[in-house]
Amino acid sequence: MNNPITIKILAKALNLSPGTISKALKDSYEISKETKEKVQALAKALNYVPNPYASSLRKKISNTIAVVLPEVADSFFSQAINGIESIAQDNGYHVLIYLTHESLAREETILEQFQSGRVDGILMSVSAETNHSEHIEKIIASGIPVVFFDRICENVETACVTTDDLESGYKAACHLLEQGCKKIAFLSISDKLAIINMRMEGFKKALKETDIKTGAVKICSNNEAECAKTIKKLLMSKNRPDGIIASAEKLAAAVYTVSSEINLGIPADIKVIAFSNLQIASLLNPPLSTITQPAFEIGSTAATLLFKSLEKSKFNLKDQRIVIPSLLIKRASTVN
Amino acid sequence: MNNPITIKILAKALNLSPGTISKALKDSYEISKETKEKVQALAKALNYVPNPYASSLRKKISNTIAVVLPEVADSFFSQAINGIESIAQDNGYHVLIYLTHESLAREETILEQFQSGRVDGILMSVSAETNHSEHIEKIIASGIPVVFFDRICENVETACVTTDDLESGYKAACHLLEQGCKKIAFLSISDKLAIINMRMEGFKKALKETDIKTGAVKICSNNEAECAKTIKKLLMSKNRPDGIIASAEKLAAAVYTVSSEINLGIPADIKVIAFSNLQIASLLNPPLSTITQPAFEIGSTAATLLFKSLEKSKFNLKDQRIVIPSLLIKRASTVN
DNA sequence: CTGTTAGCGCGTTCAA
DNA sequence: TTGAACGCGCTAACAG
Repeated sequence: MNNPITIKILAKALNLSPGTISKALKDSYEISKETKEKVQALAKALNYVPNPYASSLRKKISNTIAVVLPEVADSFFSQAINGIESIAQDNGYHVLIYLTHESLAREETILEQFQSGRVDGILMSVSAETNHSEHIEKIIASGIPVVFFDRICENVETACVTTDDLESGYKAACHLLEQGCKKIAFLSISDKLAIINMRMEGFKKALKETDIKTGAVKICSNNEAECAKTIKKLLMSKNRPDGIIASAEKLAAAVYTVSSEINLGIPADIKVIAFSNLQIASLLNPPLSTITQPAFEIGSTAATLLFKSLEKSKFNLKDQRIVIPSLLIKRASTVN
Repeated sequence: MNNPITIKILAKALNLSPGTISKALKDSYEISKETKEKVQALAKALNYVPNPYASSLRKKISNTIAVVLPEVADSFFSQAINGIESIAQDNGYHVLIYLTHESLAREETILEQFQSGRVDGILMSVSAETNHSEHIEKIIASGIPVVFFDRICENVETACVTTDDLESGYKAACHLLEQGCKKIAFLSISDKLAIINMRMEGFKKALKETDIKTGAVKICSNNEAECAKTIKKLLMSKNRPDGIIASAEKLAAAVYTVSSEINLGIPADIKVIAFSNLQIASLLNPPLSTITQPAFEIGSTAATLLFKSLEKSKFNLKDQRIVIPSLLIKRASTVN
């Protein structure tokens, strides 16, 4: 509403040309120390802030990145955003956030917009529905770098920052086997997400290494009600498992909730381990062992990669596949 | 990198002038139906996306809002972001996110940047350090509307969306009093945050209405270690309370953690209630009663207000003080 | 060292 | 109904 200060105004005030002002503000070598100081002093006094969009238009650089993810109602993504935003602020970049709500259609619509040069780069975690990658490849082809974090899209050749999902699935299963579990159920929110499938592979691998062949994979939908239904059926079946791997945070909560609905808590003879960043997992009853991802680090690492490729065009994202190990945190009932 | 499609390119391809293309794309009445269709068809075919920055520069409107908040590592803010982003996407706006990490200095730096027209409006929740409001008033004076949500700044005259904090502090205290508590401690993360102080007022009010005069306010810092120390001292004192109100989610977690460190859990004779949106509070041991804020609704309501003021300049934000009631969720030990 | 000029892509005049 | 021209604010190339 109020007209902001522009270079032109500064120029008129100092009897200089706009070009000179622009250079002076950028500390260009071709401007005398005197004028530089004069200009910078006035700019500061008048609280001059350059119009970012004018400069973007001219330089074809926006100093802005997009973060595209399913939802933030999850402690993993919350922490990841913290990491991303920190690095972005350090590098002078701005962060646009877009949520797909696990919808492929939204994801496509959002990416299409980026054809216009709104952002210089994209950090993304794909939706559970994402089963093809044309939209992603298209945006990369148009020259905008993409770095995946956590939920990657396997058939796209670009940088990824993940945890060792196969390995952690394996570790989770071993943890239960060590506790004497004979029938382990692996709960999944989607059979399309690479990250979940890797965890499942690890789980299967662990089973294969023992004589125990009674592992089962249960696909719960992403819908809360259906999810509860599947879990309920599982817990109430005669052949119920004695070990459960919840491959996502939501599922862990669901297991606890359903259990307390049907029998006032998780039966002592069922061990549960979850892929979760819940910091209060140790306070649950019984305490929940978790495979925890260093979310902040994943976010900041992904952002760092992206900025490297933005600074140096020779930096090749295709070669980057960073795996950050997840943590197995064993928590056992102290009472029991 | 690849040159994107521009109006000029479309113009050349169709033997029309850029001006005509621009109008045709906007469905202007002064363009014939025929050309409009031709233009729009080609635009779609070539996947034309207008350059947002050029249009911003010209129209002095960015279709972008900023969300400024302390951190997202908290379920309240996570859910609030979901609400904000939903409404923004519906209205065709983009969302920039900035974290202050509870630092006033960062908050000021961030707001200063907005002088430039980067955003059309701001949604914010102030940092715990924020004890003056010049930076906020300045940005409002420059014509950029601000809507506070959750953590407001009292002495700034603009729209606020909050929960009924005084009332909920009162409710929380009553809940404990009903359970027979005689000595209630109110834990606070800051004595500067209006929202926390309101909750405290409610707490004091409830105490005044009874004969019980043994309420105490403990200021924990925002630092995790110090916080734990204060709580530990509190729990181990001879005169320890029999009721605790945790005025923020972090504090609730801290109480549980500290308790389990010093005596394997919260003593049965201490009742705890927390201001928290933790969805797994019911799974804690003992279950945690909570005052829960409808975070998604708060976020979406704040965003809606902001967009209203952006669409209609006559809409006056100053008159808007929306209070969305929080929910007291009583959770009692079923076993005990 | 400083000024001039041109143009980034778009939208809005005003003419034709 | 269409086209030509200007300018949003900034930067870069080139002159002076």
